[in-house]
Amino acid sequence: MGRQPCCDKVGVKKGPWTAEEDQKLVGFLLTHGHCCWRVVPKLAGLLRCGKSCRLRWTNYLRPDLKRGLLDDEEERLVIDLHAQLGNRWSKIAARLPGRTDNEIKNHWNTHIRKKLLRMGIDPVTHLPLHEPEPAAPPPPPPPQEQEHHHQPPPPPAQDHRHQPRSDGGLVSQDDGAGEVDLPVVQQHEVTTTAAGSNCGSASSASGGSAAVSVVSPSCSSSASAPAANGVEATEWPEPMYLFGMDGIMDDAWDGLFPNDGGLGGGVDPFDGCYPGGGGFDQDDGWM
DNA sequence: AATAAAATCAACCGCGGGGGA
DNA sequence: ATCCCCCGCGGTTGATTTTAT
Repeated sequence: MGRQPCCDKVGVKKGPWTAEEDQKLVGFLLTHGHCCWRVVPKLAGLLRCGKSCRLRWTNYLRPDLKRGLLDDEEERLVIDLHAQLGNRWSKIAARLPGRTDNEIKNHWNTHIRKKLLRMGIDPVTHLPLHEPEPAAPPPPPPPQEQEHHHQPPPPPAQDHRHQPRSDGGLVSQDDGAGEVDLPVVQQHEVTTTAAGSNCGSASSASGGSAAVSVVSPSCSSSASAPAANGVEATEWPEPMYLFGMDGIMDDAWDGLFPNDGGLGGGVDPFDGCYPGGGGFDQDDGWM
């Protein structure tokens, strides 16, 4: 079934967003919300496809985003969750308020992965790397599509089409897996999600409850506990400041999320985009 | 100081799922 | 029951920045 392209490729701008575009998008979303991403760019006067707008919003413009590197706690939580969920970045992100799946995915690939490898831990299975035989890849035998949930390291299923150059280059175990002082995360701490939930109290699966009730206060700690409302504890992303929109935002927010939603009919413009707004999946909830 | 290589991160692509018609 | 549309997800790419030579 040939899918329609998400947008008519012609006349659609691609590449980095400009401040002006950001401003248009934010301005539009704040005043109108998004009924359907497909029409957002048109209505906002942007030469972008809806998908691109959504991505830009969720990954960068969303007001509740926390920017900057993940701190230790967050990192541990990510590792812990990854051990349980595999590459389900959105699920993982859902448990880290203010973080996006893209951000976590990037951080994983650029930082955490390497750390684990240096520690001699397979970032995929979270099990100790069995030294030799670099050639012999992952044993994780049965291709059975396991539904995450408990079961610890479901080899997050190389399920996908092409492994990201399975390590390609990156590591070659090179590193005398020794130096690098990576104090905190001990091997066992990492692998055994169950046991440790490295995050102090945090998370998860003690035993395997499907619902990983993570984000214990201590864990997300510092970082903006999921503020009751989600919003208040966060900082506006730079662009907002740049645009001098914070004022607008304040008002807009009040207008947008009055208890019954100021936008005609209680439509939550940020449904699903933003934690406090009540738009997130219960189970995975931002809560 | 210049150049090359590596690392990082924003953005794109394509697929699958869910829901409505 | 089937088809179609939209959304969201995960993988990948490419531009930019940083670090090493």
